[in-house]
Amino acid sequence: MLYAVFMSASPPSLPEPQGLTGEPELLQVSTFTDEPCLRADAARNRARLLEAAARLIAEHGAAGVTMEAVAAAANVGKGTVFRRFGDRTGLLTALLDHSSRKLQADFLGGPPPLGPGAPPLERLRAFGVAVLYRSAEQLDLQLAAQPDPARRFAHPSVGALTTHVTVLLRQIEPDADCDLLARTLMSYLDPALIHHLTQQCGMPLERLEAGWSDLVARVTRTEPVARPH
Amino acid sequence: MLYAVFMSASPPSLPEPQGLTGEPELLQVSTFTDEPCLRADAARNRARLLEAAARLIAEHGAAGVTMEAVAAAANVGKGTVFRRFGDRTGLLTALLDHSSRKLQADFLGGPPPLGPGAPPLERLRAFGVAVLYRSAEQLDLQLAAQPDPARRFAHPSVGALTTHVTVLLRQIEPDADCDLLARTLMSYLDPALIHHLTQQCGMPLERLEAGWSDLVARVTRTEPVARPH
DNA sequence: CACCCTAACCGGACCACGGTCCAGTTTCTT
DNA sequence: AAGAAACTGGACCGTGGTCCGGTTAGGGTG
Repeated sequence: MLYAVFMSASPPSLPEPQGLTGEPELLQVSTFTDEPCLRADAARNRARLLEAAARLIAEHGAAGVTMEAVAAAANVGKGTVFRRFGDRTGLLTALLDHSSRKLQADFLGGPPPLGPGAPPLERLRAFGVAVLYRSAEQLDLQLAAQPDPARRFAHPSVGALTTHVTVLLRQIEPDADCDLLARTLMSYLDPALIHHLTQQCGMPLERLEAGWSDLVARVTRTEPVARPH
Repeated sequence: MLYAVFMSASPPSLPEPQGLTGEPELLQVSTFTDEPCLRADAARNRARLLEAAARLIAEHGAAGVTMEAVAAAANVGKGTVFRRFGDRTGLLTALLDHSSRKLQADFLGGPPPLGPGAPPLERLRAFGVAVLYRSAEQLDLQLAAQPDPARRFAHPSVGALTTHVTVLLRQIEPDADCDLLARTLMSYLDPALIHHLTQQCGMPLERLEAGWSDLVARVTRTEPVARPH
């Protein structure tokens, strides 16, 4: 269980300096960068908290991650958890940060078809599949980390993905209202929807995958790719 | 727990009397109907509670609708509120019930283009616009009534609308995976998305409306309707 | 290197709200 | 009239989130 020991959502007065991200430049799109220099004790506590949270998730599922429990498990005061992560959503988001960055790096600078080099349409298809599988893996966490409705779309992580889709769309259908279409496509990848379709409706992931392909084709007004079946 | 048998938000054996809605029969599809006979005192309290809740909303917005406050304002115990409506979501949903029923009646049995009689494609377009404007009117309530992510799509009210879209789609594109496409279309109409686009991104409703039209055209692979501008 | 000063950090008491429970009361039925 | 089912209300609990007096790290200074 490897989690990212850095980054998070930041509550008040967040210094947001150059960033310690050793990644190959992620443009400014890297929505997560946090303060690079925490006081030694703070950094230590932060690491402890993330570790404790991860352990709790492993043991009791995302629902078991209670702020008090995490604080206690990390031998830290409750106030500290909130100071560090802002709120529950922030903590959960921090837990997801690692895979989030990975995905972002992949489609911004990784190998085709996800990364640059492939034609936009193919990249779009690959993108959906990648997000789909990523979400499917961490469904409960992903679900629990979802902020209240009002902030759902404002969340920076969502914003980065949406922007990427918008850019790709713009290359395919320059005359369309790509912002709106991008939102629509992103909605299809909403963890809550994935959860509902797979867990509650019992659809296999393959069907969602095919659905994505089909949706992309329709939205971009391109030919459907030949389906194996 | 395998069925979605009960309605608006009923915890255990929830009677939901004719109440104060004197609507004309909504077929059985009316996902909300509850058993119509509550004990006299219960019915009286229910009405009081709804009234109190509505007043609170008018005064302090949806955020001010606290279960305790509603109970107090209705001169009723807190337990009563929960017994009647199950949970906060249930109460808020009940508040929306009236317009919800109206919408449902309109597209199930009203005049074209919303109701039967018009070609499916036109009905679909009209449907989106109707939902769009309805949501825009009651945005905060609509938002506050949104249940936690896990139940969002399971909610009967959403189910009814989705089914309707599915049926229409099936008449237009019989060979497609209409269930999936319907979900996608419905996502576009999610109150949370509407809120974000209009309030946070400052898009005018007209643009969303045009976006719906365009989206429908693309998804159904039909010609875009001529836009006035 | 020892000291000090301040900003940053810590912890846990405290609050509000959603939700549960159950002893007591009211309504309906026969 | 009397019994059973349904309803009531408020005490109670757990959790997310706030607050603030006390503590500590660590850079500047002599």
